[in-house]
Amino acid sequence: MTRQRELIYSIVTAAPEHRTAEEIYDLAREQMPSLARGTVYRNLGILVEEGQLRRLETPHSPARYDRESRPHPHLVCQQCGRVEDLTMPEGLLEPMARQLGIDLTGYDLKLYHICPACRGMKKEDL
Amino acid sequence: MTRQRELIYSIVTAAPEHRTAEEIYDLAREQMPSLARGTVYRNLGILVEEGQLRRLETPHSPARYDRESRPHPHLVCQQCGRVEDLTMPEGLLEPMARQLGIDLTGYDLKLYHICPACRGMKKEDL
DNA sequence: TTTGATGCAAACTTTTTGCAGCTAC
DNA sequence: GTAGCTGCAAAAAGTTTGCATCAAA
Repeated sequence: MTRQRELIYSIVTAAPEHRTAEEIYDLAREQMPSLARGTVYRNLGILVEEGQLRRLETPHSPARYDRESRPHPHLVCQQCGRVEDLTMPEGLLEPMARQLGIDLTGYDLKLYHICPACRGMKKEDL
Repeated sequence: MTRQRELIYSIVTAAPEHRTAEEIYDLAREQMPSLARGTVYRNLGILVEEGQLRRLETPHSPARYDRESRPHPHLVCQQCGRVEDLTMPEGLLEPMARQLGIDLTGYDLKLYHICPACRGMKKEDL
C-alpha cells in the first residue's frame, strides 16, 4: 500500500458519491499534486482486482467506483449519471439463479430514474 | 429506414447473440462492403434512441446490442464477456421501487458467471 | 429541391501501457 | 539490491463528429 494507493482508496470510500476516475484524480491531486493519471487508473484497477472496490459501468458515462461491501443495487439518474446505493431485500436473486442452474459469481442491478435535481431542471432546460 | 439501417437492425435482431458494434460492422460489410463504421455507430445510436434496440454495457468489453423486447436480465460471462438473455419472474423489481418511492424508468440486471466454455478452458489456460 | 443519411477521416474520451527512475523494505 | 510502484508520455480502444457528397421523397 503506497501513499498514492491509500489516498485513492480513501477518496472512493470516504464519501457516498460514486466518482469517476477523473473526479478521483482531481480530488487526489488537491492533496498530492504530483500524482499521475495513470497511477489513478492503475490503482483503481488493482483495488478492484483485490476486491476492495467495485467498478460500476453506466451508459454514456465513464466508469464509477464504489467501496466493495455487501452486494447492493444502484440507483442511476438517466440524465446526469449520478449513482446512489440501494439496499436490496436479502436473497432476491439467488433462488432465481439456482433455478436456472447458474453458478452465480456476482450480480449487478441498476434501477434507472430521473433524479429530483434533473427533473427540476428539465422544465426550463429541455 | 435506409438500407444501411435496415441491415444493421436485422443483424442485431436476427441472432440471439449480443454483438458489439465492431462485430456488427464486420457482419454488415459482408453484405455491404462500402458501409462505414461511423454509420454503424450512428444507426445503432438512433435505433437505441427510438427504443428499437437496447445497449448493454459490460465491464471490460465494448457495448453490445440487444433487440428491445420485454425487459429482461442478462447472463454475462466474466471471462469472455458473452451475454445471454434470461427471463425474469414478472414484477420482481417494481414493488421494491414503489417501496423506495422511485419513479422507475428502467432497470438493468446482470448476473455474472463463468460460462461452460470458459470454465473448460480455465484448467489448461490459467 | 430539400431533407436527411452516407462515407470518410479526423477528433475526442476514456483507459492502458512502456519505460526510466524512484522508494521502501 | 530488488521488487514493485511511480510519473510521464505515448498509444490503444471505443465512439463521436464535421463535412462534402449522395439518395430519395
